[in-house]
Amino acid sequence: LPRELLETLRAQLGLPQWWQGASQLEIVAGALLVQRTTWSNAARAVETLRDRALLSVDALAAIESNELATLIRPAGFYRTKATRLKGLARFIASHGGLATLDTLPTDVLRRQLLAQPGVGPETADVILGYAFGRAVFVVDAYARRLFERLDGSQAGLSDGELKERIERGLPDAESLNELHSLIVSHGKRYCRSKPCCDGCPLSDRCQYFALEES
DNA sequence: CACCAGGGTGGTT
DNA sequence: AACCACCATGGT
Repeated sequence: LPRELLETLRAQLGLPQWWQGASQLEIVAGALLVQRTTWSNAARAVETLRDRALLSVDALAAIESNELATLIRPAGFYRTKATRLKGLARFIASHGGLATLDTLPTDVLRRQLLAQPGVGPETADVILGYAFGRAVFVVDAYARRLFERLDGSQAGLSDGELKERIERGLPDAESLNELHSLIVSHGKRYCRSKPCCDGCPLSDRCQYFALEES
């Protein structure tokens, strides 16, 4: 199913344009800043960091948390995110930089990332998939909503089970990356209610299409 | 004005 | 293990 779904989304939506040309560290910072926020708000914070030449591990590890907080304010939860972003930079620095971390196997690196405050399963997988190019599928709110609406056995799976199933059916990093970025970059087009909306791109396969309101 | 957005954390039942 | 409140801004 994952391969087929990728083909369907690719045909309907075309190539996603998401995080193109961003540096490794910019992706790491973006993954943290976008938590529970719109990408447009997170992007403002990222651009500010870029303009101030703060998108280096050493600069982020050294900046005062209060100052960092004011700079990333548009991303929301800015005090929390500031201390966590600085902590993440200090973690990277203490391990000799991103290139050194990249020598670790994916499962080990994932555990290391999850041990950092503010890095949960989704953020860890975004970092693994987009900053380190690992073969990982990111289960986020859009993916969860989409798979809930596809008929078949996916309904009721835990995040971990869904992630494993997708990764088993689509083992290469390129495809997993493309599938997830297609899902999120067009996620707002998918219906959120019963019955499914008329414009739903997957209306022919959506479980909730043509349901009566309950 | 109310509700939402690509989460994570710590506490309570 | 399943809830809950909290963190906070910007858009509709």
